[in-house]
Order: sequence, then C-alpha cells, then structure tokens
Amino acid sequence: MDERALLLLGILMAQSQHGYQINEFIDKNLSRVTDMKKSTAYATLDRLCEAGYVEMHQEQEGNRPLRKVYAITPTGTEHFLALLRTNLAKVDPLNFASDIGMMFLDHLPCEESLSLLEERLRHLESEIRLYESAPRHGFGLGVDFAMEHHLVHQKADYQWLQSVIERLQTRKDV
Amino acid sequence: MDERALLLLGILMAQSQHGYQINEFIDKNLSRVTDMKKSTAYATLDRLCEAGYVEMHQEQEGNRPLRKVYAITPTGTEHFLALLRTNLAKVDPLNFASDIGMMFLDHLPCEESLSLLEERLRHLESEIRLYESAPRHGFGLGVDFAMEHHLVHQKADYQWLQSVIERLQTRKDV
DNA sequence: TTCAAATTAGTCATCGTTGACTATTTGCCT
DNA sequence: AGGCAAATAGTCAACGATGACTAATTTGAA
Repeated sequence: MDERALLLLGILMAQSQHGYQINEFIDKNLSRVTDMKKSTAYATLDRLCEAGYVEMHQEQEGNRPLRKVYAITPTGTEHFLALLRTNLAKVDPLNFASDIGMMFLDHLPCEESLSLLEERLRHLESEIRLYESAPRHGFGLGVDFAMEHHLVHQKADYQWLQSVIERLQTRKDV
Repeated sequence: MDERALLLLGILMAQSQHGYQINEFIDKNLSRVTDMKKSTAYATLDRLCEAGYVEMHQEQEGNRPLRKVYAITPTGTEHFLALLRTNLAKVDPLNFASDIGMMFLDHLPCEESLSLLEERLRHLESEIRLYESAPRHGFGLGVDFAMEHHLVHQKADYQWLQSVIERLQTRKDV
C-alpha cells in the first residue's frame, strides 16, 4: 500500500498532473512494474490529499469535463523521500500462490500433475520471450532495472520448475 | 484469493477440523508458504460454507468455549480439485514493491541509494541463511518444494541486487 | 491459593482494492 | 449530416483482508 503512495508521489515529483494523465502513464509505461488499477490510484490520491501530501484543484479546458489536477506539497516531498528510503532498504516479501498448489500435488494422479506443470512451464516460457522482446524504451534507468529484475526471477522460476518436473518424472518411473 | 480457498479446502481434505486448529496449523507449519491471517481464514471459511463447499457444526468439549468444526463436502472436494488444477497450471503474477523505489533512485544522492541498497542486501542475506538453516521437517513433499522455491528466488534476487549495486558504484566513480 | 500469563476460540469495524458504471467529447467513415 | 467507436475523466457499491478486541479456561510459580 505504501508503494502505491510512493509511486503516485514519485510521478507527481516530475510534474503536477491530472488523474487521467497519471493513470494513462501508469497504464502505458508501468504496467509491468505495478498492478495498481485506476480506481485505486484515485482513492490513493484522495488519501494523500487528506494527509496534506498532495493538493488538488479543479480545472477545465475548453468544454471537456472537469479535471482534478494534483500537485505534491513540500510535506509530500518529505514523505516521498521517507517512503523511498524505506522502500529501497526493504526486502520484498515473497509469496507464491502456486506453492499452495504444490502442497497438494498428491491429490491428483501423477501424470495429470505433470501435464499441468508442463503447461505452466510453457506459459512461463512465452512470458519470458515476451519480456525479452519488449522494447527497451528506457523511461529512465529505473524501469529498465525493474524489467531486468522481473526477468531474473522469471528465469529462476523456469529453471526451478523444470527441475521439479524432472524429479517428479523419475519418481513416477520408479 | 482463490489460493486462500484452495489452502483451506486442502487442509480439510486431510480431516475435519475446528477453526483454531486450522489456524494453528497454518501458523506453525505454513507461515513460510502463506501470509493468510487468522481473521481471513475465518472469513474465507464462512464464504466456503455459504457456497456449500464446506459444512460447519458447533461442538463443545468439557466447558471450553464453543468450537466451529468444519468439514469439506463432496461439492467442496470437486471445487478443491478444480482450484488445484488451475493453480498448478498458472504462472504466478510477479510484482515487486521494491521496483517502485528503483524507479526513483535518482531522487537521492547516489551514496545514500547505495547504502540503502546495501542494507537491503544484508537483510536478504540473513533471510537466506535463516531459510537455509530451517529444519526440513517435511510436512509432505509440497512444503519442501515451496521452501526450495522460495530459496531459489531469494538467491536470484541476491545476485541481481549485487549486480545492481556494482553497476551503480562504477557509475558513481565515472 | 492466588494471581499473572498463556492458551483457546472467535468477532468486528475499518480500510484498501477493484469491477462496473456514468457521461461527455472528439475523430472518423460513409 | 449521421452515427459509431474511441478517448476523456472520474464515481461508487461491494468485496476481501486484517488489526484490535473480547472472553473464557488452563497452567505454573510464588
């Protein structure tokens, strides 16, 4: 949750923007870094306003609908830096939904488990290829680091899954 | 959310249990596999009851407080298997909170970023050691797979972070 | 025996997240 | 000129997750 705030404050550090603009930016450039949805962004911006970290005013351009323009305040800047420091020094908690399935492997016939895991392996492979072929548009060093990070984990996952499948196969043959 | 249900149904596949027992099991044996909290388990069990996947009845032993005993139904067993199949074939979505910090690295003086990342590296190292020295109690193959999985990712993360730090250091020297 | 701490068992208000929805404007094709 | 799709801008009800809380019972030590 703190990282949502960090992201929004960080975006506003570059320049004041209205909600739609912020969400568009996230959608088009950061969809591989965060899964935050539009409504979450608006809600989080509201909270940041209440906390005094962000200021909002309405604007109207031509006869387009009203826009809410958000700007970071001095207190907000301080808070941003505090969140950033914490974030950089913190190890992210790793939790894999798929581990829960692994625990119950033996409730399925061995061949079925294997074919399901092989399906997963194929999906993972195509995701990796997708990431590798993604344009290095380089919206700053950071996004590239994030991509790299993602890929490293995906590849580690791939190798691990492969070894699991191998071990299950030999166990089946025995 | 589906994995919460999968976990609870899977536990009930072994035997009917009361809420406290379930939560104790998760706490003592699966805290490294899931971060589900007590209240979430109770709430999820309620939902599983409403859906007809689980049946609940109250029991009283001696003059201890009432207990809610949960048992999986035939429909529940089917649902469990369906969730399991989906879970095994699915790639887990990877999202690192720390990537958001990486994007804003340049808002801090380079030395500070570096020392924060180094702190993270140390934390990660000690977490890895903790995992490596954890007892292989082996509550089934599954938990061991999950541990292994975790470790693989932690180590990949460690190496990546190390290389990031190195690159930032050379960049600083230039 | 008595008092504090731990264990047992679960509830609830609150908060964060999101899918689905509303409503207007602009661009484009025919 | 008419009409449909896409872009623009945001709202809201509903749901999932959880920290904090209640309350009784058992255990252990002084």
